[in-house]
Amino acid sequence: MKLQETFRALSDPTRREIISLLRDGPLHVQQIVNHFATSNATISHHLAVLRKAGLILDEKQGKYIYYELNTGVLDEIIAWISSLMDQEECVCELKQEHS
Amino acid sequence: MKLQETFRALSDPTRREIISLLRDGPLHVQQIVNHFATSNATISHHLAVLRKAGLILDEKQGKYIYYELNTGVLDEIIAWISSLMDQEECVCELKQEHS
DNA sequence: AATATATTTAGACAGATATCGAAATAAGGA
DNA sequence: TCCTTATTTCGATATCTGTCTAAATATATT
Repeated sequence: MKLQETFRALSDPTRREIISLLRDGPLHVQQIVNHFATSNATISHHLAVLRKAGLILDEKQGKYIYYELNTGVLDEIIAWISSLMDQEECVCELKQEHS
Repeated sequence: MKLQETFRALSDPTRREIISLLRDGPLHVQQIVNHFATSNATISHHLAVLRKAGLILDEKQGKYIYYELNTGVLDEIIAWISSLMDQEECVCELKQEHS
C-alpha cells in the first residue's frame, strides 16, 4: 500500500532529517551527504526508500541529481490521522473565547 | 523523541489496524486478539509499543483491561507534516526577499 | 579517449523487530 | 482455597533494516 510505504519511510530519523533538509529547496546527493556522518552509500539507500515511497522526486541537472520534496503523498497520512480524530471528541473547536 | 516513537509505532501495519479498531471505542485484549490471526503474546507486544508511544491508554474494568485511543500524540505528526507543506508555498517569497 | 567526479549497486554484518509457544502473574468466581 | 480466565513476560528464532567498504555505472571535462 502507499500508506504503508510512506509510514515506513518516515519511521527512520535519518530519512526524516533528509526531508527536513529538502524543505528549504532541492539539494543534490553530495550536499545531503555533507549533513550527515554516514557514507554516501547509506544516504543513497535512504534516498531510494524515500523515492520509492514517492516522498521525493529526482531531477538531473548537469552533473548532479537534485532531489526535491513531493509533499502530495503526505495527504494520505493526514487523512488517515484525521479519520481517527473525527470519531473522537471534537478537539478542533476553540473553547477559549471568553477572555 | 516523542515524534520518533510515534512514527515507529505507526510504521507497523498490525499496530495501525489495532488503532483503527479502537477508533470505534475501547476494546479489551481478547477482543483485539480475535481480529487477528496472531497469538495473544504478539498482540500484547504491539499494545506495549503503542502504549509506550502514548497512542493508547489502558484502563482496568473488572477482569478486563480496556484499551482506548489517545489521539493527542498525533498532533505532533500533523504539525510536522504541516510544517513541510507550509514551507513549500513560501519559497517564492524568500526568493524575492534576496533579489 | 582518458580521467575525475557523482551516484548507485553488491555483498556482508550487527542490531532491531515481529512472531511463536510456554511459563508466569494477576484477578475473579466457585 | 482452588480453578479458571485474562494478560504479560520469557526465551528462541527468523526476517528486516541501517550501515559499512568496495565495486560498478554514469556523466562531464579535459
